Amino acid sequence: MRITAKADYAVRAAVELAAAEKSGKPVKGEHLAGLQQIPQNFLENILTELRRAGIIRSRRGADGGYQLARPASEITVADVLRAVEGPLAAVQGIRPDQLSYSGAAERLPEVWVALRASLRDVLEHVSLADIARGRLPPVVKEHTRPKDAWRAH
Amino acid sequence: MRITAKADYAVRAAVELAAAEKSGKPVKGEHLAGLQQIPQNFLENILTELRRAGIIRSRRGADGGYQLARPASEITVADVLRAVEGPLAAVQGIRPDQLSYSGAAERLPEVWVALRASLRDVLEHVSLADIARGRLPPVVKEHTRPKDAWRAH
DNA sequence: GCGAATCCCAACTAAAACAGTCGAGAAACT
DNA sequence: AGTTTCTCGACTGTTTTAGTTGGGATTCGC
Repeated sequence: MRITAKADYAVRAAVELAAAEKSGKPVKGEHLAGLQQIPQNFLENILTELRRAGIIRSRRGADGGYQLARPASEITVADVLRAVEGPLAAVQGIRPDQLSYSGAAERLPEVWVALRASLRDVLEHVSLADIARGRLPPVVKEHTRPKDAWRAH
Repeated sequence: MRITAKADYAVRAAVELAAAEKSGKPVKGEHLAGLQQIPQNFLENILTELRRAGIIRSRRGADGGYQLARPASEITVADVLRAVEGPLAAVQGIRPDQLSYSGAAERLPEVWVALRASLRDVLEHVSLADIARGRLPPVVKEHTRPKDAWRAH
């Protein structure tokens, strides 16, 4: 259950692009790397994946750079994560809806499916625009409200 | 965001122990491995971790085996997962409450914290007894109800 | 107290995933 | 033409995953 560096970088870069959206100008890879302290070469690999997934666009040459392909309010964190990692939740690389167990664990897949659904519940309701402008949706507020949400677990 | 084989095996084995709870007799490693089709040696490593975490007990010798250390209804899936993997959600191995970003991604940690909270919401409310007896709690039902919860994502 | 059954433990290994780096090349703009 | 910037594939070192192996320590029945 870990979020990889790649996934984290992808979201952070995408959020910076969301913040730059209103300028209408593309942001250079080097600048983006500097803003979020991400190794540039690695970041450009990631940006290529985001482009291939249709999340961002790129332009070469002087005045080139990267920008979002759609409005930031219409791109969710889930979209970005799925672009760079595979499906949101998988058991040994298999999607939870495709596995079947026998014996006492027969109902376990339902738990994994519920787990995935609860991930989606958060990730599909937070857009890049939400993060960039610092207005997180209710689903996040609800889950960060209880005081122990921030303690060690 | 993947569930490892180890985590999956740990839960499946624990659920089998939950199912064997009423018999009062310990279950042998070999039998447990057979029930859930798990490589026996690997499973015994995992069971040792569960024992060290205080989730199961073991006895050696003829008539030995493994059994739950507490009632199955008081052990959650989250307990088992935390015993074999670390914290439920981490960004590059760091707990989400400990990281800080600058720039446009400043509020991103809140999203990761919300994500973790939503995982806990499911995993801490499903006990081994729930799975073994096939009666999943409302939090699972709610998340598996929408028809698209079972489709590809 | 002997022997068989069973768990205990550390060390080892192969393969995959992760986290990058590197260099030549292809567009775009001046 | 020349500079800037993205593009693409290949390469590398480290860590994690998913196991295996083998000897040792307990427990039980006899």
